[in-house]
Amino acid sequence: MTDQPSPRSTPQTDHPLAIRKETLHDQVASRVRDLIIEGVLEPGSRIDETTLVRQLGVSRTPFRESLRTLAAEGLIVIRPSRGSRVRKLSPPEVRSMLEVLAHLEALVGRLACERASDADIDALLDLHNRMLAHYRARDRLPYYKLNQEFHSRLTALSANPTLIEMQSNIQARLKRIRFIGNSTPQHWADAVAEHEAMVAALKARDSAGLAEVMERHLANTWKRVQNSI
Amino acid sequence: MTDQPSPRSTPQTDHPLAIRKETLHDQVASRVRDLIIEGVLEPGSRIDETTLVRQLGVSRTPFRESLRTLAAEGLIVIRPSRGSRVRKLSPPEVRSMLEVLAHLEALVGRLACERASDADIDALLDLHNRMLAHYRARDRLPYYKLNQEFHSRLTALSANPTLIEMQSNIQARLKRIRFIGNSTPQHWADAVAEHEAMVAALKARDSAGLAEVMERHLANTWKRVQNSI
DNA sequence: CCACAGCATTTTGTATACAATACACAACAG
DNA sequence: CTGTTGTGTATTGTATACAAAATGCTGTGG
Repeated sequence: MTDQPSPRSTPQTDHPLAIRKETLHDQVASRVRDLIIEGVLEPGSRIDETTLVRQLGVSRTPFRESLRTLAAEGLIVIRPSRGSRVRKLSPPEVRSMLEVLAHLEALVGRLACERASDADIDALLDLHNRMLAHYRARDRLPYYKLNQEFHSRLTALSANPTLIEMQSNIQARLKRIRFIGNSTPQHWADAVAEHEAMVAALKARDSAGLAEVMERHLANTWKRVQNSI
Repeated sequence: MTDQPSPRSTPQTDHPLAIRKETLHDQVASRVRDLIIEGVLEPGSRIDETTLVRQLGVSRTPFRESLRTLAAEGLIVIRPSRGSRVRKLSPPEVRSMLEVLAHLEALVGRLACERASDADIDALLDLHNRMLAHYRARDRLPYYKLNQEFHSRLTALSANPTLIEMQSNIQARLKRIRFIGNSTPQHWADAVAEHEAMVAALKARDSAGLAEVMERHLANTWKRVQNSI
């Protein structure tokens, strides 16, 4: 749950078998990002440079650079000379994000139908079946992990890098909230049923249908989460 | 043309009448952003820290911080230990951005119809009429400036901060390209006609219609620009 | 008891110094 | 003559030192 496909500033390399070098900056950014998502750093709380820097064992320079990155990603807010805070989302802000996200998901659905290969679809179907197995066994964590993958794979099928980037940016901002929800048995069942409809629409290349289901799926996720902000 | 509503990392203040303090970092980020948009720093060209830092008269620390911001915004690319370059967009990338942008504009259209007040609409109508005057007089530059404002005001009517942010982010990335296009008399006439249709749809609160027109307007902009990448 | 001014302390912003890495060119071997 | 390795130089990455600002506290006056 720690590592996720967040937007990185440095694409690093094109060649597949090159050793991956990461600057301290990037490592720190990833680390702090995770701390925010996991809730170790709570929304609205101050980010104390001195202590965080000591805990991470780096100097202030790369740390502060990483703060600028996170600020541009919308995860923290920097007020000049007055420190940084973990961004706290107001209900209207969350609503606005979900509104956009739902709309983007609809586009994902449409494009995926148009562009995915049959092999892609079969692979996703396979993944869905594995999720079903976990659902029947009520294995929450493995289901959750596959769920992440399911959505990121589906998004990838849109074959639109900008769409993927925007989508994952919003996801990252919402991730901490989303993590809370999806709790009751009924909600879980609903989510599974929606996934079912999604793969069916994809299989049938029903682009309008898939777009509609995906938008609805997200809207429902919102409802499931709403009370727990 | 230099100052535009780009995504800023630091909202600075909430209180309306507080003196606006900007850190060196933010100033540098804005400045470099403009240099990129204006084309002084060409796509693909290396960003030489030493000379740029000297020209701007700041030290490397705030300068490098600003680079991380611009990287997160997608305007430059940083390869560890190998310097930064102005991001060069490939035609497929531009295409992917416009695909997303068109879809977002459709959402803008729908939400604007639902949420704009009558006064908002009248104000936009007024703006449109002023644009028409400039068009008839063939005053290119004033038209261009009002055009910017027209679109940003229309976007604002969606009353969705996330949507506004995402939209302006993509706009910023494309701005340099867009600046080139919109050249021939025929194209200009088409654009004006599309604006005409937009205000009409808005006035009639025809949300589906406005969404459709806005999507088409952007698609046409793409066509106008296409040959000049 | 409250309000405010002035100082001390903490925290943030910027500059600079040092270290590590990549790059370019030259010398050498095949 | 070509390819490779080594070395010097330029450039980037990180740490630290210093400056500027904000915050909190204490004491004094109302």
